[in-house]
Formats: sequence, C-alpha cells, structure tokens
Amino acid sequence: MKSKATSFDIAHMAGVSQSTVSRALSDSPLVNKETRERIKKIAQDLNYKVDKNASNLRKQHSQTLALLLFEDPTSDDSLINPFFISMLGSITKATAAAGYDLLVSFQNMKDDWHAVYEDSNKADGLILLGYGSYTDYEYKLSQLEEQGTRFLRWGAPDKKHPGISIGCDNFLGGVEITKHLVSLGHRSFAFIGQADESAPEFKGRFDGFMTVIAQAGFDTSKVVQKNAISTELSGYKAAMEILEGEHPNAIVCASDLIAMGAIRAIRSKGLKVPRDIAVVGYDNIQISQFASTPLTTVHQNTQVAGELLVSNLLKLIHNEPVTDYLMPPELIVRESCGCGFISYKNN
Amino acid sequence: MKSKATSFDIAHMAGVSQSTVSRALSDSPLVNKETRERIKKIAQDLNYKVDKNASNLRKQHSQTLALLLFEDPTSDDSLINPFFISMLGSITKATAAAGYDLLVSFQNMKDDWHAVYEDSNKADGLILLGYGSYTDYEYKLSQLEEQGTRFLRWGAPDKKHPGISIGCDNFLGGVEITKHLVSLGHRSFAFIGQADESAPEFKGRFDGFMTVIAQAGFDTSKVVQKNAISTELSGYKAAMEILEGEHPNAIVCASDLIAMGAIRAIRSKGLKVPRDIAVVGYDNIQISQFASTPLTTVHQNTQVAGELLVSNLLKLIHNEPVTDYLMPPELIVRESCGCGFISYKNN
DNA sequence: CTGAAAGCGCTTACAG
DNA sequence: CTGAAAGCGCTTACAG
Repeated sequence: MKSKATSFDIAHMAGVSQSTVSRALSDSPLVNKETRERIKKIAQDLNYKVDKNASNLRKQHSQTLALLLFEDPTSDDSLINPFFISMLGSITKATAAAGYDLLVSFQNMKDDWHAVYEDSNKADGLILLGYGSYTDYEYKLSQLEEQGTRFLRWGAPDKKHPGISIGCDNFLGGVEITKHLVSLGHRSFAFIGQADESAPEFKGRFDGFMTVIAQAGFDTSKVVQKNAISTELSGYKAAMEILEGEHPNAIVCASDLIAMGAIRAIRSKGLKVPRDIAVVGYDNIQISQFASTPLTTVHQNTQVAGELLVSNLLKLIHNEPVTDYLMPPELIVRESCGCGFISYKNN
Repeated sequence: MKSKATSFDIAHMAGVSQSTVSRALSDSPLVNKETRERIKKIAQDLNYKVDKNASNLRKQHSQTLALLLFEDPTSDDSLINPFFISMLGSITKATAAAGYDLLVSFQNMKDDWHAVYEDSNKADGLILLGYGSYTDYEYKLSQLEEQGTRFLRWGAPDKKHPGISIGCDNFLGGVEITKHLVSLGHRSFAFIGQADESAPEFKGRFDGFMTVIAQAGFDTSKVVQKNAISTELSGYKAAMEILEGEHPNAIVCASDLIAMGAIRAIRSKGLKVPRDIAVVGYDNIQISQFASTPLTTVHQNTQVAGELLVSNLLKLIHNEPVTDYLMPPELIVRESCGCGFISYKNN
C-alpha cells in the first residue's frame, strides 16, 4: 500500500503551487479554468482525496454532525425502538444531502458523553434523540448550553429545559386518539406509560388523554394509569396488572411497543382485541401495521422530523436564530380500536 | 462563546511544556504521576478536549470506522430492513467498545462512495452492509482492494468477489428450514426471492432449499420461483402471481419482509396460514414474532455478527490476517409452518 | 490569476 | 522524567 498522494504531489505534477491545487480542488473562482481542470484530472487519476483531518483542522470545523441516541437502559440491543431507527434513517439522509457526515453513537447515562464530539471538533453540532427522560441529563444539557455547544433535542419543547427542541405535539396526539376512542363509544379507560416529568413525551400524551376523558364527562379518578417504558415486555406486565381488576373498555398505550405487549396480555387472558378491549398505540412503527390486530396509532412524520432536525441544527451552526418547533401528529385508524376500518397509510 | 482551550493553555496553567501536557493526557508512563494528575485536573476544569482533527492529522489515523449501508433502491426511507438496523445497533456498540467512533452513511449506487472515507482519512476502515447485490459494486470493490483500503463485507463469502466477507451460512439456513417443512409433510413448494448471482445471500438460501427438495425426492422442476426484493410489497406481488396457479403447500421466502407480504396475499385470497399454505421467512426480525401468524424463520445472530465485523476490521487495520467467516444460522420454529409449536426465542 | 508563507493543534522523535 | 522543535496536510490572508 503506497502512501497517499498529497496536494504537493499534485502540484508538482501539474507544475503549479500547492496553493493553486488547494484552490482548484475547492472550486475557487480564483483559479484559471484550464488550470483547474488540469489539476482535477490529475487528482482523479491519482485517486487523490483531500485529507479531512488537515482540512478540518485548518478550517476549524468538521463538516460532520453527531447523533446521540438515548436508549431505554433495559431494552435489548437488537430491539431498538423502530421509531428511532426510522428517525436515524431520515437524519442520515438529510445530513448527507447537506454535505455533512454523520457520527452515530448510542449513549447510556454513565458515559461522559456530553460535548465530547463537539469539544473535540469531531462534530459541529449534536442531535439528541431518545424518549425524553431528559431529567437525568438536565445538568449536562445546561453544561452543553453554557459551553456554547450547538445541539438540538428531539422531543417536547419545554421552557424549563435547556436547549431547543423539535418534536411532535404529544398532547394533541393524545387528544386525537382519545377523542376517537370516545366517539366509538368506549366508556372506561386505562393508560399505560410513564406519565411524569421524567418522560415529557409520554406525559404529553397522557395529558391529552386525560383532558378528553374529562371533557367527555367521564370520572377521571376511575382511570387506571400504569407506568411502563417503551418495550413490549414492559407493556405486557403493566397490562397484566390492569387486567387483574375489572378490565377497561379501552387501553391507551404511550407507544406501539407497549401496545404490542398489552395485546399479548389481553390474549393471554382469553380476551379479544378489539371485541373485549380496544387498544391503541403511538408511533406507527412497522409492526403496528402487520400485527395480528393492526393497531390504531398516531403517526409522527419521521421524514419531515429528520429534515427539520438537520436543517435547524445547521442554522444553529451558522448562528442563525432557531426556535422550538412542534409538528402536528396524525391519527392512523386501524382495527385495534374496534371500528373495523383499515388504513394502509405509510408503513 | 469563548474560544476553546488548547494544550498550550493547559501547559501555561500547569507550568509545564505543551509536550508534557500531551503526554499526560494520553496517559504516557513517561510523565510524573503527580504532574500528570495536576494536568488532568486542570484539563477537566477547563473542559478541555484533545482536538481530534489535529491529533488524527498527526497520528495519521482517525480512530473511526465507517459503516456503509446499501439499501434496496426501491425501499421507503422509513422502512429500512429491520435486520440491518439490528446490525447497526450491534456494530455501533462494538465500535464504541473498541474506542472507535462510527460514521454511518446510506449509499446508493450513483454515489462516488467508494473509498471516500478512507481516502480522506475520515475513517480507518469500512464495513459494507446490504443484501448482497454486490455485482453492481464489483468494480468498485476491486478498486477499494487495489488502493489498500481496509474493508469488510457482510454477506456470503465468495472467492469470485474481492474483499473479505463475514456472513451467515445462507445455504445451511435454506437447508434447515426446508428440511423442517419437508418433515412436517409439505409436498409442493414455492420460493420467493431473487435467486441469482446478483443476490448471493438469497441465492444461497435458494440453493439450500432446492438441495433439500431434490434430496427428499420431489420433482424440482415443479418448484415455482418468483423474484422479489426484500420488501413486504414485493413479497405480496410475487405471492399473488404464485397464487394465480395451483397453490403450493409451502412458500419459502428469502426474507421475513417478503414473508409478511406473502401472508397478506394468501389471506386476500381467502386462504389461511398455515392451514392452507405454510409460509416461512428468513432473518427473525421483530415483526416475525408479533405477526398475526408468528413466523417460522431463520435467526442470524446480529449481536455476534456486529462484534465479529468490528473485531475483524480492527485486525485488518492493524495488519493482522483475517479470513472469511461463516456463522451458523439458527432455525426458529413458530406457527406459520403448521406445527403449532411456539418459540419466543430472542426478540 | 498565482505563489510563498503562516498556522490550525496536536504527537513524537531527539536531546538532555 | 521534561522541553524545544519538527511536521502531519491542508486553507487562506498577503503580496504581487
């Protein structure tokens, strides 16, 4: 493996200075068209590529973005929430389209993750993605902000949290799906999913849910709420607890994965979905469509979300103003809530 | 945003030379223990991080690996094959565990992807991941090899292809799942999935399938084979074509996604799985377990695969010898083949 | 339009 | 154990 060519080698071969090579290769208008083309030809023949380390060092930026994924600590490696994966896909594309590279990393709370990438100039900005139990990170987020790190969070915008958020309107999503359930005639309800400050996204969905329950004139004190993280198993366990008592007409789950577990629990009791109990999820992951009972759920447009995240982070990097942004959710009605209507919207 | 501290700032504050700071921060045994600790303390207080661009430039390597994902061109962004995602997860973890960063990129054939990362010193090595229609890339792969780029492919090892492969034994997987079907008493078979050189993984599964069919004494010329790429829709369409004729007892699908589509097609004809037609998939993706009819499939251990890919790429980078490696597949029996036995293996 | 030169922030022989 | 110095391969004022 012969050592790689440098701009000096090209310069020598082209009979020009190294500066000119650098300019030519970056399409500077300062260099003569023919010279530029000659240089480019030689560079291509030699399979020369600008050394990013040198170029980044000199330019003091890396042309790369970092994506920090926060997983639920309990979830199995091979069982990453498909919603995040979908986001990963769209973020990757949007990043590439903007001419940036993407560094991906899964984080767990113990790591000294904060700022690492940006401080070491490996990334110009950070995207934080995870079901928002950001309370644990709050200190680190403020630290990031203090240091002037450019970062964006996916999740519920919240004045109390440091940094700028882009997310989907969880409250509205909770409202819409619950309204649908009420309109279908369901009268007693349970909710599965963490519904406190540590999980602002789930909390938003829960709040929307409760608001509709109250508006519809039901006794909110009769609503059962069980905590669960976003896994099938956690949903299964929570649902089993709910089913020990008198079972509700409808169970609203804070995520599709939770809903999958709830459906398994309901079946294990010899009950049928939606005949005995209606179940709805949230996220519109792929499974929700192909599940034994196609799931009524709320779709968050990951395509748009990824583009928004990237374009706004880029603005931040370029010192342009950026504000919180809330995307509208979209109700996807399938069979699990008992209306019999099937939609093949998206995946 | 004040400008970042450099090793010179630390040196100044610690009253030592910049060389000593650099050594201390990289835990060189050459520096006095107390000096080292003093320096580290200061660095931490200042939230100093070594500039990776400078350090990489000097060291002539980047401590990062690049993962190039090749998608089927037709598949929707939000519908990335879950198998790859699972691999992504384990590769990310293994990379981090080895102290490397991971650059992720989705490739499409038009891009001048080859070598970009390694040539520009942004990555020390490449992992190529995709359903192996590597024929299209063959030229580029040879080019990579010629340039001395360190890369590894996920997929079927094949003497005719440039580069080293790590993959799962597709032939054996095809053999096992077909043997299972035969043992269950199925007597007429169809196969859905590209079965030619352009898709060596699917081809391996198909060859294993055909071998068993022949060994079992069935007329191989009666076997129907329809091409399909790894999407639900493609599987659906192929199955619909098959169902126009006399339908087989069992349909072997080259991937779970294809199998999901086949099941939908069968249902749309008013037939039942497995009562009327047995269906099996390949990959053991999450959906295969939660599907309306849990799918009999072949599991590829993505956890081990990711670790193998990373550790072997690292060997390649360190100029240690690396050879092709074939992992054994694992049959997962669920309900879709008609034996009624349910396994909750893994996800 | 072009070239000579400085300098981005490190790591690591080299000398002590 | 420590420091002065070279140099990794670029980009970009500066001067012409």
